[in-house]
Amino acid sequence: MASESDPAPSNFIRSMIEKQTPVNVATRFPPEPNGYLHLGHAKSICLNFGIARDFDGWTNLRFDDTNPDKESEEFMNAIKRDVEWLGFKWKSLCYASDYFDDLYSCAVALIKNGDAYVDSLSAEEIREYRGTLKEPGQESPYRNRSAEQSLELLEEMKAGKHNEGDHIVRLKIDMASSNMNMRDPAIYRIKKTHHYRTGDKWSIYPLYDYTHCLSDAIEGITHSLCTLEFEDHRPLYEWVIEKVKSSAVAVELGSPVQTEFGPLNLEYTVLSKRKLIELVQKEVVTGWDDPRMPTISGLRRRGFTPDSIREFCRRIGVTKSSAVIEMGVLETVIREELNESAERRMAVLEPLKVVITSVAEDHNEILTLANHPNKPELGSRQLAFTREVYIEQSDFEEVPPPKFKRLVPGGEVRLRSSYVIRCDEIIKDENGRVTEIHCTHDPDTLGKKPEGRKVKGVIHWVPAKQSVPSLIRIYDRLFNKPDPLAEENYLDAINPESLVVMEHAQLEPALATAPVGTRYQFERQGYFAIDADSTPSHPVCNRIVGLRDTWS
RNA sequence: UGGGGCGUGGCCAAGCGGUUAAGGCACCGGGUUUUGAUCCCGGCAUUCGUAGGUUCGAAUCCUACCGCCCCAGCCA
Repeated sequence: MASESDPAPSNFIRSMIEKQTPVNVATRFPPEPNGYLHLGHAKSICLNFGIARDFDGWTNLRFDDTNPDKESEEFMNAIKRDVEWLGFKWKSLCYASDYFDDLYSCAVALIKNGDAYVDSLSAEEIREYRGTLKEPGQESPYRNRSAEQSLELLEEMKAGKHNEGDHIVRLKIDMASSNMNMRDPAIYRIKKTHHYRTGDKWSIYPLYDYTHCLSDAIEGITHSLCTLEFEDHRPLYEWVIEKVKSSAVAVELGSPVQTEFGPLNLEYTVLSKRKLIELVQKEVVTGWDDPRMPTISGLRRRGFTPDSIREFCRRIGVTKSSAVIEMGVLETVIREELNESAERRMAVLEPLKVVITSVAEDHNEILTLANHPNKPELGSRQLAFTREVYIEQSDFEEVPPPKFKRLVPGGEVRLRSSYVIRCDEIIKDENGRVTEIHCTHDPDTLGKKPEGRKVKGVIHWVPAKQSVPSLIRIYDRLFNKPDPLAEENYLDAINPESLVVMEHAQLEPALATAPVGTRYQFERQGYFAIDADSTPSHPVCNRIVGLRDTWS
């Protein structure tokens, strides 16, 4: 597993900054608190914090909270926790809403300068006047009203004297611009919504294009990194800062430069907040932290580590193209880490009883098992070999397929870290279903190969009477299409088997008291994490990822 | 000819006029193995969207074409 010390791979943003040296680097991670963070945010977080760290700069966490309709304290807290969990420390905790007063002063100055005006067209009319992608728009009849009149209206809007939609503040740029963002963009709208931080103080709220650039400039951000869809907004970003700077307002502004990078896409899932919100609201998943969600909280609950997510971000790179990453990359980073660090245990997901007829009823032979095959320093634990054990139903086949290396009638197999057993007899119920298998063990095979023959397979097992009942959740990809959004309705692509619950799993006794959050490799099956739903007598485990499987 | 961006192996991605075109994931062999895991060793682009051009020399420069993505919220 790559460690923290691995250098971040070169990318176009780092190259750009290297050429600017010596340079101050101040970045920000600016989420809107309207949902939980996902892997796409993790990419941005690693980029922003990583670059600042490597160039001796700093990073602010800023909540872009200008739309009170969708934002909440719950989301804000979840975001803070996730950024911290990922291992990053911000210099200042900032809020766009802390700049509302300054932003208002700037708007007044822009109006006085003739760079903004209050429009009284309806939303629908504004849309019509905007023109189309290929045709220029038309100027609003209110565009040339006096600054005094606009100022008076703005004050009334602020004072709550007008209804939502009655008026709006727009920048006076160019209604014929080929860049739609420059066709007199709106910068303030009337919204009489309670804001989770500013309460009912404001009845007008600034919009993104106006707020973001000024927030960056106020905080002294030098490198404003955002995704590709904002490329067209860059001229506006620069326009606003320049106009406000030349307007003599008493607001200190730096000179941030916006640079765009490609967003993250991951196969078999969706990474759009809008869609994730829908999955939660429609209860397609159990919540933002459902282990199938590509959210940071979902991945955390699933059992992913902060290291693995950072390593994922390091591997996918940063370019100007929209990458579609295969799930295999995510699976590999967590496998690599856990292969090194996770202790091994045995767990039988779907038990089949095996009676070792060659040992006595009360046989209780204590075996010592290594916690890790290649790391003796991780110690060992004990496990009893008893007359009755459970093995995996899938590890026995009466009519085995070709190359089957497990237990078959009359065949031998090794019980992992124990003896070689031979299947002598199959017990079935009235429906012909195998309910029990009778075997004999070869007492001369503990810790050594059997004489004169080779045993093809090794299977995991637990002592029946001492094992711990458990519920194990096997997670798979949330969608069964690589690009769910390409479907008519992406919800039709939900994978009905994204969660399979093994209700009768049996764990080896050492797992009875495993602390919540601990990660193990259940041998031959995959990596699992102890879930918070566990109770002292009944552990609940989530499968993080299966082992690489070149057979099935 | 609205504007803006992107095209290097199945998926990412280095590369910035002279390299045998890095690396990772995936895949395919072979070896080790009491996890069909791990580990090890080997293979995997005569070619960089296409076609021309400049040059002693091009993935890197120029031209044209093709393909894909984004933009007409009082969302961010």
